[in-house]
Amino acid sequence: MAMDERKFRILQAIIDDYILTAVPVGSRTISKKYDMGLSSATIRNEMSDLEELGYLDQPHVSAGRVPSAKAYRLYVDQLLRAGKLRSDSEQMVKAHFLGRMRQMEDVIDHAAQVLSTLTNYTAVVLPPTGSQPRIRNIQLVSVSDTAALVVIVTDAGIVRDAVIRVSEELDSDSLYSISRTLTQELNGRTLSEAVEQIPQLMARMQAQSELLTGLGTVLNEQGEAVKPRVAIGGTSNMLSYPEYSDMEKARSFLSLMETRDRLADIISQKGEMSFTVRIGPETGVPEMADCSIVTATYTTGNGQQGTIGVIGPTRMQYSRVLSIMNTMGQQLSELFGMGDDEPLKLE
Amino acid sequence: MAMDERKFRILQAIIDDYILTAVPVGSRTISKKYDMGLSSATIRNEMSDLEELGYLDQPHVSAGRVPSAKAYRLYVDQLLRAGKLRSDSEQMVKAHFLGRMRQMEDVIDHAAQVLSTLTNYTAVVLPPTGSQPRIRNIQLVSVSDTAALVVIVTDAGIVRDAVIRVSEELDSDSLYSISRTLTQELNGRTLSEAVEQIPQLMARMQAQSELLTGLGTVLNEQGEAVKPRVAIGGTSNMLSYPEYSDMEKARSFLSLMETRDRLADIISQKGEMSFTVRIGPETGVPEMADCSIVTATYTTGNGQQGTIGVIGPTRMQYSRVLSIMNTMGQQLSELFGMGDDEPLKLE
DNA sequence: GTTAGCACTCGTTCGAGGTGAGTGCTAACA
DNA sequence: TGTTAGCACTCACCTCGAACGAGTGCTAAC
Repeated sequence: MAMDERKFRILQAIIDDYILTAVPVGSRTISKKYDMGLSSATIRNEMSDLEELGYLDQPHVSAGRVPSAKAYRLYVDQLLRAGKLRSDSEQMVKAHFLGRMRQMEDVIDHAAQVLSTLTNYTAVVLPPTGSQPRIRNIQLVSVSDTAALVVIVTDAGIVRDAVIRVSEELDSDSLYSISRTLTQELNGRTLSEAVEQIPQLMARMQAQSELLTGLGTVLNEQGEAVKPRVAIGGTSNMLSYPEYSDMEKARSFLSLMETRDRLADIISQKGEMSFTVRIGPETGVPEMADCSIVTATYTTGNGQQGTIGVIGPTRMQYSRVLSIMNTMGQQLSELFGMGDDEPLKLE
Repeated sequence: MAMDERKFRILQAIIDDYILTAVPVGSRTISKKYDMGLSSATIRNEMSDLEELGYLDQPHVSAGRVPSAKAYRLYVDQLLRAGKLRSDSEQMVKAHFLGRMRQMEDVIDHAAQVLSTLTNYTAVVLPPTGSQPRIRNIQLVSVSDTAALVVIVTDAGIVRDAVIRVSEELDSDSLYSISRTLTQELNGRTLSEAVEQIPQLMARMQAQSELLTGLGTVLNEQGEAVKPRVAIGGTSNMLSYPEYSDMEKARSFLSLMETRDRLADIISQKGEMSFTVRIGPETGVPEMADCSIVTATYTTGNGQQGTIGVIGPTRMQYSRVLSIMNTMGQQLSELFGMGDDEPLKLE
């Protein structure tokens, strides 16, 4: 017994219905609501076959059928192959995704919020990351007599700041001149390269050994800190789905959303795929046994890649989500200077 | 009929028990668990009086009594007047609150997380804000041919970045020299003062009018952006309390936590009070009708104030929370250079 | 003023019975 | 040979009523 055209149509109907209602769907529903020209008895036979093939599950004997992860996989693959993403999402995304957003983090935050609002699921957005960022500029700013703020600007547009404390007194002027030297020496280097330079610099600028040691530590930490700041939106959306009416489940999901590092790992997408859809167990995350994660990438002007993700129940509205994410990815790419076709105007 | 010593002790016992169990407490429980040397009947009479006085509520006639907001208010006032905060929290806070935390935002985030872990409630931390920050340094960094990243460093240690796009081509060298000029001219000014300087600068640097216009807009936005980045921890903690076993309630609470701006408004604390406790209706937030909010302030070296807050059910463990927040406030003040007694060592 | 006793209230639990959605199987039909 | 009607069967879910018990208010005695 193999999958034929009719079985596929029935399966599709079941999935559609289940996505809508979250209630196990019975043979009668299919034969009535989706006019297949078949009686419920026939559908029943087919459903029995589909169950045997592993596409349907039955919560208990007198309940309807529920699509399995395998079914969703088939469904999504079909969707992706067809590739005809609904286009009406473009206006929606554009309508929401504009306004004053210059600051990198604001963009990320806002994107997550829009994505969650439009999809009604939980959205996660990772900022662009790529090869080791290169230092553009280092500024030391005096904060108090014995503390300086070091601001590191990289070509990734990512700025990190940290406080260095020293025992000697620091005055603004000398900090300024040190900043100049540092920028000159370290400009164009990656963070880890910069760390290697520290001893040399120390030799040259003896007076500042304490400061430079501090800087070294900061650079090291920043280099290691591969934890990009994830933006999350619509965590509470998840609670509106019956899948999460169980408090314990809801709690564990929410705590997962709170551990941003882990979340970033889960979402961050390697490889070149424009879309990834992980269904249920495929996520590899126990807490997300009945979630699906859809991720997509966007690309910035300097070739760095960021990820956007949507987390929802396995019975997610894949078609809608994929389409929205597609548009959102394009928008982000444009905003970050990739999309050459229509550079976003400021106001 | 007035409140006497015995009534107060009974009320206290009821509150203690309810805080622990979240179950309406009956007369028998009080007479047995808390040896008052009184029979349940006597307690019953007193409880009836306390209800009449507005300190107790009765969910239904055959249930025990529940403390009213008025009762918590009395309880907390008593607690604050006594002022003897438990001191064992100091070690707890210190044990958690150390390690590498140099970056301003990391500190805030970490503080929120520690606070929520220690209290088991939801914690919110607002970064220090104060008088208009003054510009220390402005850096333009080329991002692409027609876009520059502007990084503004202020004495508040707050760094904001934004992208400016122009039609002319921008090369690194000229950006660097522009940065130098800008820093020279705007150093020491507040953001709004800087905006006023823009026309003058434009006159002097004709070539860069487009860039400067962009800068003006950015400065304006940053000046307006009074929305500090709030850090939240332990939102999921709230779900473990029976008060929030109702999904709808949980949802509305969580969405409130997601709208950070509103949350910041709610938490941000004006005035000089070291502690504020708002109980139930006192919060003024409908979604928090049965929450209490405890806030405290901390102070940085340059006199700016930040706020930490804990949100929990009205039957919060006030004593514990107040004590933890007290320590945490001190720690933050020290970390930000206020507490002169023991400047935090780096490693 | 305190306490024992008692009738009363009312939310909670538990089991029985009814209901209905849905299934699998069989036999008849085209 | 595939499709359909019919039917017995299963089982989650709802409802209802009884039993239960925690807790109260009141009264009378100490």
